Amino acid sequence: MTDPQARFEELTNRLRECHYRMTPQRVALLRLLASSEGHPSAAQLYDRLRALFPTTSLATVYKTLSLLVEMGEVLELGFSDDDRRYDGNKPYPHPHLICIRCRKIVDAEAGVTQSLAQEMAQASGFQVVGHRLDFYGLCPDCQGAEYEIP
Amino acid sequence: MTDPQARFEELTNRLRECHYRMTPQRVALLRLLASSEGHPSAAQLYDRLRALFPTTSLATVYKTLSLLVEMGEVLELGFSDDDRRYDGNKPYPHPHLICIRCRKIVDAEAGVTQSLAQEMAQASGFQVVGHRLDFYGLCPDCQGAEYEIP
DNA sequence: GTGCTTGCAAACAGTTTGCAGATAG
DNA sequence: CTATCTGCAAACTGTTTGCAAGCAC
Repeated sequence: MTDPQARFEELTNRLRECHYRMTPQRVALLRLLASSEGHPSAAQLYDRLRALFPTTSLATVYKTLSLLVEMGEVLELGFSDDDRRYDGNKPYPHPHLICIRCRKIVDAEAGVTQSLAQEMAQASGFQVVGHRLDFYGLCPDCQGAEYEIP
Repeated sequence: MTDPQARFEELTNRLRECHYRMTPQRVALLRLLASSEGHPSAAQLYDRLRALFPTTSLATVYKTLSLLVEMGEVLELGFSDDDRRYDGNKPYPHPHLICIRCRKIVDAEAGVTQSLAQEMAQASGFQVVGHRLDFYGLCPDCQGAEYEIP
């Protein structure tokens, strides 16, 4: 992961460049996004935000998140079960390993996908602009336990 | 794609094996799933179903679909924007090419992913049981038109 | 006959929206 | 000072659930 402070400043600058206003709520959310290790949901961000900064609403979190997603500074990961997670550190497509038991999401290393995308594009005639690669399974911590989706 | 008739019988047999009842609504849905070229949504299936078979409810469509998904006979593809599509022909993970303009979804050919999954598993300690690989872009038909998400 | 299945409508969850008041620039 | 942003609550959308009646077996 990049340095949280550096990433925070990067995000701040990007917003300023686009002439968006820096409200305290936004500053707090940017700081959170820049320092979030995992892939938090909107509700999780909201909860953490209220701890530091009590007068914030969930609507504002959503509004700011969709702003950042649209700007390409946050990656949104939607799942089948109404679960959306956000990644403010690596806003470009990259593969994930997702634990089907504890819902942990970790980044995986793989540079293969770029060339794969190119290959796909040629074979299909699509002009590929993005991709998504997720692996589902049991993380090391959950392999001992009985298999059961919580 | 497999022969629709053959796939229909396969689905029917699988349900019977598990001692599920064959109602006319289910037969109609199975027939649709077996012959659907694209990756229809629940609502699309419901609409087509009513055309052939007027007394069907959306709830029944959902109930039967989740049954089939759980049995591993239908693949569910969830997207960020509350869009879920179903594939009754190839219920195992396989890559897709998704047009961001017209929402068309086509299957892509790639056997690479199995070995990639294995590689990921080794590197991360995850026990990988499934995956999802999607490429986003403009399909050949939509490349001429101005880029605009409808 | 038994109990799985259906269809309806109401419930549900996460997200989005409209609007009046607050505030960054 | 002005336009953007916030916070609230209501609206919305797709999906799920509870239940009485219906029907497959």
